[in-house]
Amino acid sequence: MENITPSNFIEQAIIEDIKEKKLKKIVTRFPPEPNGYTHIGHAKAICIDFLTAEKFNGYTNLRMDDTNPSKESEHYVKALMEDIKWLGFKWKKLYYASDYYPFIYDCAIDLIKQGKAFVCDMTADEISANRGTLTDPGKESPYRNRSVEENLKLFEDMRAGKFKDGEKTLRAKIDMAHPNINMRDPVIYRIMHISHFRQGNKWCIYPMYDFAHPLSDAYEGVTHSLCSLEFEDHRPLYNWFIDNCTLITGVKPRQIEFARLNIDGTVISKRYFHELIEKGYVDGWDDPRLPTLASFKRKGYTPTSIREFCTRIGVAKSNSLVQPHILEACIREELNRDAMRVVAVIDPLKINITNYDKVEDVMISNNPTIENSKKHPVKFSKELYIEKEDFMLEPTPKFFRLTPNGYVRLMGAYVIRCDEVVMGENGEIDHLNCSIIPDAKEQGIKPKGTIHWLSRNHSEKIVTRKFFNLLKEGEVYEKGMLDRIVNPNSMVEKVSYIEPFATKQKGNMQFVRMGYYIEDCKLSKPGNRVYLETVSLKDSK
RNA sequence: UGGGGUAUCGCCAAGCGGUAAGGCUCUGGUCUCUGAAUCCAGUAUGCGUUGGUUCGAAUCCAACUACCCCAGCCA
Repeated sequence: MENITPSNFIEQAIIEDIKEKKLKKIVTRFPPEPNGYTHIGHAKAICIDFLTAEKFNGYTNLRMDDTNPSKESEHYVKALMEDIKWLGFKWKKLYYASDYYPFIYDCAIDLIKQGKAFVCDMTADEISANRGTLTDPGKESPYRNRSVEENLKLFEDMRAGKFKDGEKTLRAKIDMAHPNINMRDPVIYRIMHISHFRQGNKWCIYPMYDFAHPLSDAYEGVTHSLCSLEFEDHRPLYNWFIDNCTLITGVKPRQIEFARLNIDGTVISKRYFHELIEKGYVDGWDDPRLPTLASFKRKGYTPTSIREFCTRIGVAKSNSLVQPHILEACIREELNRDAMRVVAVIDPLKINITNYDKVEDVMISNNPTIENSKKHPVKFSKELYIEKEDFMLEPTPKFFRLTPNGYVRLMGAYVIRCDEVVMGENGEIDHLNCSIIPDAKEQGIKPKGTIHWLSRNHSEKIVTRKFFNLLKEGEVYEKGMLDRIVNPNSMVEKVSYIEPFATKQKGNMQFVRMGYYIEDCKLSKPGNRVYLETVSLKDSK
């Protein structure tokens, strides 16, 4: 274990611990509160927790941090577990912080007996008013010097339900003048007459995070408690409990913090997600505009791509804003390598070939990246769809695709020429009449562009939706995605077509490039995935 | 104004006193049945600023500066 090369500061610290404390086993934990779905920020934490333990041949527990019954439910527990499994991680043991309530309660008693905790009668407002400010020290509670016996009795009464919510709290007796506000006699138990989703009405007092977390870590034998940077200020408190609770035996856990994930253009916050969902701005936790794992799953991201992303962004302590194209690069790279190919026309324009009246198979490479990759037959006929954006009535100078009287190569098939643009009644282009140039080579016609196409009578309809990139150029938003989400009309529905050969594969149709996904596809079968390559790579130009 | 952190290419990020890894993006070139992908090449004389120590500093010291977090009976 000593020969492991660290790849980040956490691993470095662990290696030092192994030497100093002579640790035999590394244990980490992933401790979500079951009050929402897993998001990409969790994914980063999950990867750090599991991968770090794995690297040292240790293991990771999953612990539901269910110390606040007012927000939590079994539903989220299930969702969380599913997402972790989906990412491909296996926890050693499943714990609920609420399972430790008796232990945590005993630790509180222990603290009281040592004279290091007291029952306080102040209201939340009073406590807040006496906490002091960032620069000024706080004032000690008038109840701070109650006798051990009185505290014991009062705390017992708290547990017995003799007081109303908020009437009393148990506080750690530390230092009201401490420069770190977390150390100014923090509340460690509060009264809540709320049923807990697992414990029912067994308890009416609940421990605070700051108290429950270090004790849970110690109880489980966690050696390294990895969390995000905003808990740095809590570490002295964490250590205070670890050092002062005499019921703790064995290795003392160490908290190490890392920077949480920020992605440019999106907001990663369960609180916001709840708000957006409640107000109906998004459809639900798997709304494609949300950075939740459920959403990424729906869009066709693979667990490996999410993991790869987490590896690529690294682990450090500096506040960073990761560009979403790193994530996109991960999924694109993977799909480009592994996925089945499909030809799709997302925004169709009809073209008729006037000098052709057959139906024939044209072979299209399954994966052009791989040499000798399988080729699939695609039906070619005189009635085709091409992508609307592959034709320009009045071409710009660098437009290489189809134009009036211009030439273009149809992927895998012929060179054609656009002879006539037929306008519809609404003033828009209805269709194009084109002709095949059978001897293009001989004539020295070398079109600069190649475009994809589908036979109208041999393709099937699918429904796609466009999302993201909905801002008009020049529009500036401070909150990025949050503001984009707020406009429910930003979804644009499109009818598109897909070639059925692809559907002969066991296919769970997924179009993965950020920007499109196939919402509904009657052709889909569970199991595989299909990458609609031809469209995905267009819209960046 | 108190405490805790962070500052290395457009964006992440290695580096731990010996003369700036890598990835994403970008730019050339290559190739091609899409301008994609592939493959090849290129991109910080510089590591927040200013001083100091040293033969030698992104790395050590000092003083500044900027940004982030903290005053829930949330986690």
